[in-house]
Formats: sequence, C-alpha cells, structure tokens
Amino acid sequence: MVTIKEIAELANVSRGTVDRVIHERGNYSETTEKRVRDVLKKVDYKPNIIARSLVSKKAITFGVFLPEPHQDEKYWELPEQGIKKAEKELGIYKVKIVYFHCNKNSKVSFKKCFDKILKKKSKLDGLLIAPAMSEFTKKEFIKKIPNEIPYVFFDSYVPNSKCISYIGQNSVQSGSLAAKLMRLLICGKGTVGIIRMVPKDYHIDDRIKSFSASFKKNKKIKIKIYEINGTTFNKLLKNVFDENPDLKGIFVPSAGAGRIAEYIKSKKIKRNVHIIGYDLTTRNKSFLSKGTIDFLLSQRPEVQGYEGIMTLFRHVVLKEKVKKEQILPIDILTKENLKNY
Amino acid sequence: MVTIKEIAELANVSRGTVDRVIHERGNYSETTEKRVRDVLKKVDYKPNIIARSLVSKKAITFGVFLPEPHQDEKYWELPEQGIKKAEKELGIYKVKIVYFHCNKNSKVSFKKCFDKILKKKSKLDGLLIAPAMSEFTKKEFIKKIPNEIPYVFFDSYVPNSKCISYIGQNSVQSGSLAAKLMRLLICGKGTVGIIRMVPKDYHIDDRIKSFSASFKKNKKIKIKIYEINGTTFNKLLKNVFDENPDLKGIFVPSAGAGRIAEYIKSKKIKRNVHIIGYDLTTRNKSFLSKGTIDFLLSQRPEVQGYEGIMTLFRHVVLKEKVKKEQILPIDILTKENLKNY
DNA sequence: AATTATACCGTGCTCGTGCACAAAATAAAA
DNA sequence: TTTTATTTTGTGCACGAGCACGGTATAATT
Repeated sequence: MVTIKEIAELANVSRGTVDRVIHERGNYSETTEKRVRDVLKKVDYKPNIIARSLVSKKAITFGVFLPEPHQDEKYWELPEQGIKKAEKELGIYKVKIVYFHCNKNSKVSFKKCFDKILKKKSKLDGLLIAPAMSEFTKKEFIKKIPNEIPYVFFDSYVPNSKCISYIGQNSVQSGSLAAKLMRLLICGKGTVGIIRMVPKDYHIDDRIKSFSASFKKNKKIKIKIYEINGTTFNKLLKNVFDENPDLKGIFVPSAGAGRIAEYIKSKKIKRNVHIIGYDLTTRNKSFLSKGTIDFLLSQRPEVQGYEGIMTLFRHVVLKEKVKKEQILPIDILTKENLKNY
Repeated sequence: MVTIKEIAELANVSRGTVDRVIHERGNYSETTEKRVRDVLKKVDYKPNIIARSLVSKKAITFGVFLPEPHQDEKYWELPEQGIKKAEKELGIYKVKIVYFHCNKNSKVSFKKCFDKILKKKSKLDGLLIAPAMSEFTKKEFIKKIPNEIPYVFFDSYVPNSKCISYIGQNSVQSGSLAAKLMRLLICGKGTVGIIRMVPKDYHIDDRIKSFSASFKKNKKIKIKIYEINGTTFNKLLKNVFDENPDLKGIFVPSAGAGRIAEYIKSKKIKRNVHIIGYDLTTRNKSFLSKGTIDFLLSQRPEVQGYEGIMTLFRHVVLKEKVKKEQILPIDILTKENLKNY
C-alpha cells in the first residue's frame, strides 16, 4: 500500500504538500503540483480510509427521503431495514442517517418534507430518494436539490436528473415473467384480469404493457384491464368476477394483491382463480403462505435500500466511481420458498 | 465512544494495563484485573477496529477449502466470485485469502490438500469449507482441524462438527418448489423423470425426496428416478425417452441439467419435455436463455462465498456473535429474469 | 537596503490501539 | 540492610491521513 509519506519522498516534497495537492487546498506552485500529480498517477494512490476516518472527527450524514413506512401496505418498512443495516455497518466510519418521511399522497406533506431537507442541506453529505409520488411533484422538486449534494434514486427514478446512481428493477422483464407464470398457472387458456389499483406510475405501466404484450399472439388467453376509477374496490371486484365466467387469473401489477385475496376469502368465492402480485407486504405474505396468492414478484426492497446507502458511501467517502444504473434481479416468491426471506 | 484511555482513567491504571487485561497478556495483579474488568463491564467497551487495524501490521489470513473451480460445470467459480468480492472489501483490514483447491472426486487429492492446510495452520486465522466430497472422507478430516482454527461451512455441512456457522440452502424447500413449478409446466399430468447424475450427497437426496413426495397423492403424474449406474449418459437418456412415451418433464437435482438440454438439441428430439435444474453454470445459463431449460433453481453460490468470508471476519476480527445457521433464499431463474444476474 | 507582504512548503500534533521497553514496586535471597 | 530477582505498571512510539501553525524564500514596497 502506498502512503502519502512515500509519495512525498518520490516527489521530493513534504507530506503536507502532497496532502494539499490531493485535497486541492491551494498554497502550492504549479511545478510542485505537477510533480506530485505525476507520482500520484504513477502509483495509483488510494487513501487509506481507515486512517482517514480515525483522524477526522466530522461525521458523514446521509438523508433518506421516502414515503412513510406504513404506506403501501407497510411496503416502505422493507427498504428501511436495508438502510438500517447499512447504517450499522458504516457506523465505524461515522456515517449517520436522517430520515425524511412524507405522505406520498399529499403534496403538502411532500413539500414540507422537502423544505426540511433544503434547510438541513449544510449538514447533508448525500441523499437517497425514493421518488414515489406524482410525476409533476417529483420533477419540480428534484431540480431544487443543491448541486453539491449528490443523490441516489431507488425504487424508481426521475428522468434527466443528475443523480449519481439509480438502483431499481426492470419492470419490463418482470411483466413478461409474470406472464410466463400466469400462462403456466392457467394451463394456457382462459381470461386474465389485470387490476390496476394505483395512480399513474411508469413502473406499473411497464409491467402491464409487457404482461399484456406477452399474450398478444395467444388466442386462447384473453386479457382485460380494470382500473379503480370512480368506483369502489368492492364494486370493481364484483364486476370482474361477474363479467368473466371464464376468469382464470388475476394479475396485480402493484403491492395490492393481498386485497384481492382478502376479497375472495371474505366473499367465500370458490372459483379457482390464480393470483400473481408484487412485493412482500405483510398481507401479501400471509395470503401467499395460505396459497390464495400463487406468486409474488419482489424487487428486493431491502437490498435496494442497503445498496442505496452503500452507493452514496462509495461515492462520497471512498470517491469511487459508481455505476449509473444498478438493476437488481427479480425474485419469484411462492409458498415454498417464502421461508427464510 | 469509550476509549482505552478513558477506561484507564476510570480504573486508575495506565493504558498499558487495560490493554493487557483486555488481551489477557498476563503481568497484572488480580486486584487490578478486577478493577479494570469492572470498568470494562460498566461502560460496555467495544474496541475501535479502525484504530486497531491501522496499527496492527499482522494480516488476517483465511483459508478457503473447496473443489477446483472448473468442477461441476464450473460451478465452483461462482462461490469464488463472492469470496473475491469479500476479500476486496476487507482488504483495508489486511484480510488475505489462500485457496486450497482439491479434486472433489479424488481421495488422494483431498488428502493432499488437507495436509497442506494442516501444515499451514500457524498462519491461518480461519477456514471456509465447502465439504463437497464423500461423507466418509469429510468426517474423517474435519475432526483433524486444530481447535484454535474456527471454520465455517458453506454449500453443505458435516453434522456434529464444531463449525461456527453454516451457510447454505434448504434442499427440502427447493425440492417442493421444483415440484410446484413442474406441475404447472406439465399442466398437471404426465410422466416426470428425475435424473440423478452425481454420487451420494444428502442435498441431492433431500431435493429428490421432497420433489417426489409432492406428487405422492397425484395419480395423474408419474415419477421415475434414473441413475447413471453402470451405463453411459447417452444410453441412459435414450432409455429415458424410449421408456416413457408420456414423458413431459425432467427434473435434474444437480447442476447437470445443461447436459440433458445438450442431448435433446444434438439428437434433435422434438418432443415437448420441460426441464427444471439447479445452479447457474455457463452451460445451464445458455440453455435457459434459449428456452430448452424452463427453470433453474439457484442457491446463490456467490452470496454463500461472500457471506462465508464475512462470517469469519465478524467472528475472528470483530469478535461478534455469528448465527449458527444462515439459510439463504432460493432463487427461481427463468429466461425472463436471467439478465442482471 | 531594509521592511513588509505573499506564496509556498515543512513540521508536529491528533485520532485509538497494540506492543516493546523502561520504570517502579514488591518479593526473595544474600 | 543491601542486593538481586521477579512481578507489576507506565510510557513512548508506530500506523496513515488531516489539518493547523510556523517557517522560509521570493516578490513587492518603502
């Protein structure tokens, strides 16, 4: 391992000078800068973060901006688990996390939350953002993030932003995967209902598009898309079951599959309808283990949270180059492999 | 954070004395030991590993004992990737890995390899072992590991050993999961062949048992187990296809599914037979993406390797308590979600 | 030429722990 | 009591990077 001392010797200067050049603290001539930089390049100097974090008393603070944990069927608890894991691991490097929770359905809450971040900016060394709110609101605010604060998106992202990385899923792939499983479940024929329960979101759009596209050439399988729009959940579901005597499967492209399962259980519907949904929420988990839900696709929310913080750490502290996109594999969950998750 | 200096002040001794007590280096009286230990307990002292690893020049060396990477269809390359990742991450803590590769099918190679480890013992701070060889050989040698060397098993384990942790899979679960997928693939009827290509191994046994058990009550599905035993691979396969005109699926409980796919391709067999196998070897990957193999179940070998080293690190360096068993979730791989793995 | 200002550079301390060695305190032998 | 041996305790340096402060050389000003 090359140390500053060795570099200083090679460049015929003192440790202090090397340090100044590395951190661009000024007070050095052009000639010495060149001498030092040449050596630096030659030996591929990597600072020893052990020594650094030992001496520096200043803590690193990362902000996390995401919906309230209980929202979306407690979905947002999951990424927080991963974030907490990362925080614990990075504790020795004096990394601290501050949480900014907002109600994802309220513009006011969103704005309030964002204002808090902006006011705190002097202390934030990075931001991890789950932009799970309306498209407009997102774009509006992301722009206001001060240039000096690096930020990482996870779960979904805002196009044309200057984020250092995005950690997420491939919705197109997961849609066609769901289609494959559904085809198997219904043995290649029957009607499949897609039930859309959340407002505009491009992830959900992609899932639906690619799910539907997979059945385009298949004449034995009929796809019907339903939306909660000016009607209640119960009325919609009644409609779905009444309209389609040949209903064999239901695809829920969001985390709400458990509600459908609940409906089926409570109404004591005996028809054999297969359900594929997303994400390991408490309710989904329960109905998956009972067999009411056949498959859940998961985008590894804990890993997303964990990797999000780790990416910030690598960028801010280690000054490493980080990948612009980190697409995580899709997990297929069933009754059988649910345990140990 | 409490430091040694503060403890020394509280106990009215010098830093050196505290240090000696902590490391049980001797040369202290009983009374001072008690004084120091009392303070230590009171403040719940945790050493700063940052400072520790900065000062200590001695490297930590972990030995890794596993089959040659190319064996089992290059399967063993995968855990090594994870091991290398961990080695890189722990580099700043001066953690080094030494590899001991052995031919898993040769007792002689195994013995040689093991002898090397025993001779090197003075320098090894821990061992990561994939005991992928015959039951007898395993037990025989594991016993000989010196007491002072902690070891972790991954992939499989040796019962009644004093390992500090086992990182692995739940073969029973994965077997019944495979059964579920197979049932879907063949639409609930037909003959399914189980092809066993490797010698005795309790993981494989469990997979087969639980796979078969899932179909016990199902009269429409017939299960037949084949073994390579005194016959060649090609002859066996020919036999499987000839004997079962109703063959709808093949379950390969080991990493060899690719060989079956290869056979089907090369013999230009047009029958629609679904294949479920294990592990993401290069060949398996290729046939999965082509669609010849329908599903691959993976036990996350990279994660196993990675977590194995990390577990040793936590035990040896951080002196943390580690979980005795770390069962990893089962991944279901298909053409659709293969990318990004 | 003497003084002051500025640019540049080197030294020394810090962080917390490990370890060698010196120093002191106690015990044993003379 | 003095000397020697042994046990017990304290001190100082090392690790590598960050940073403050002080010093030197050169340029600018009087």
